[in-house]
Amino acid sequence: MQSAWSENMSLERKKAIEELGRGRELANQLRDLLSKSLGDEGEDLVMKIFNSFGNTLSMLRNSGDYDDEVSQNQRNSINMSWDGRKSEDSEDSIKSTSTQKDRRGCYKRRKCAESWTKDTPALIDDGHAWRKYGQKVIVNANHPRNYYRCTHKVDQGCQATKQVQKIEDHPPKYRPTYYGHHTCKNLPVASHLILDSTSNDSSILLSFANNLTSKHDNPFFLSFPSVKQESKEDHTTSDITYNRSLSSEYLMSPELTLFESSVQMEVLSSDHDVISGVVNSVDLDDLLEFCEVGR
DNA sequence: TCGATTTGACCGTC
DNA sequence: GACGGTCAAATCGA
Repeated sequence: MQSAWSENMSLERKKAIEELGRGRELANQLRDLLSKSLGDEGEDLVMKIFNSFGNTLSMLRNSGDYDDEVSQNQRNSINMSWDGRKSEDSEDSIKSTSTQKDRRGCYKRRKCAESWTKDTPALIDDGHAWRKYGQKVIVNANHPRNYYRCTHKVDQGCQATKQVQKIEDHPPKYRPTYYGHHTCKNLPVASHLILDSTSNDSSILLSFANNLTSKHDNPFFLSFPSVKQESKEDHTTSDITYNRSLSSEYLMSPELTLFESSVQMEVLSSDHDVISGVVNSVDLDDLLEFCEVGR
């Protein structure tokens, strides 16, 4: 059942990738035409369209990684490190219940933990609900490291955890490290995910419109959980930049693979061009290559 | 009252 | 023994 489902998803994704690849090629042709008649302005516009296709293709590509067990090398190639960690927390929970009280700190160090990191200029909301469970001063680090686990660890046994280390003050720079996958079934939220509502100027609105299915029916939206604050630290998401690994994790959950070929993605921001932030980090050669594979 | 955060203690790894 | 990751009691806040 699961394999049939993922096979379906794989076909859908291939179709979507084909369509997007075609659209990107057409945009490329359009760019040539417009650059002659409209100059830079026209070229910029088409480049945005071009980048939008690239970004969506990138997300599809990364979402495929979760479906396919052949993703190890691809993950490495997109700046994620996966080390193959078995669930240690579950072991610990068994231990703690069997050996009674005061087994605090009974754990195994994450030497071979499956993890991925991405430096960010601000603490950004990744759409998951995290609960802080610890803070530790780290030697040779100017700031303490914060430890978070998934809010649904208790009720759903979700083993995802993350650590956030502030590595620079000016400009502020954070290094979140993610461990494990979210196995929790997140609650649905509105189709518009607002990142950082604290600042009008910097608020970023992601809007996904699909003309085949309603927003509420789309598994994409159902995959987003309710968003909670991560901590009381400075949460000014004024300059969000995602790279490929980050965007795949933040925007695409493992179960998030169904993209209709006609899906449209709009990124609305008053001051910031998020799309460009994403696409700048995407190697278009990779995308071209990927399109060829998808054919 | 209940859920989230803080913080000291505990324990495994290096 | 130092360090890092986690636990859980105490505390906070909505």
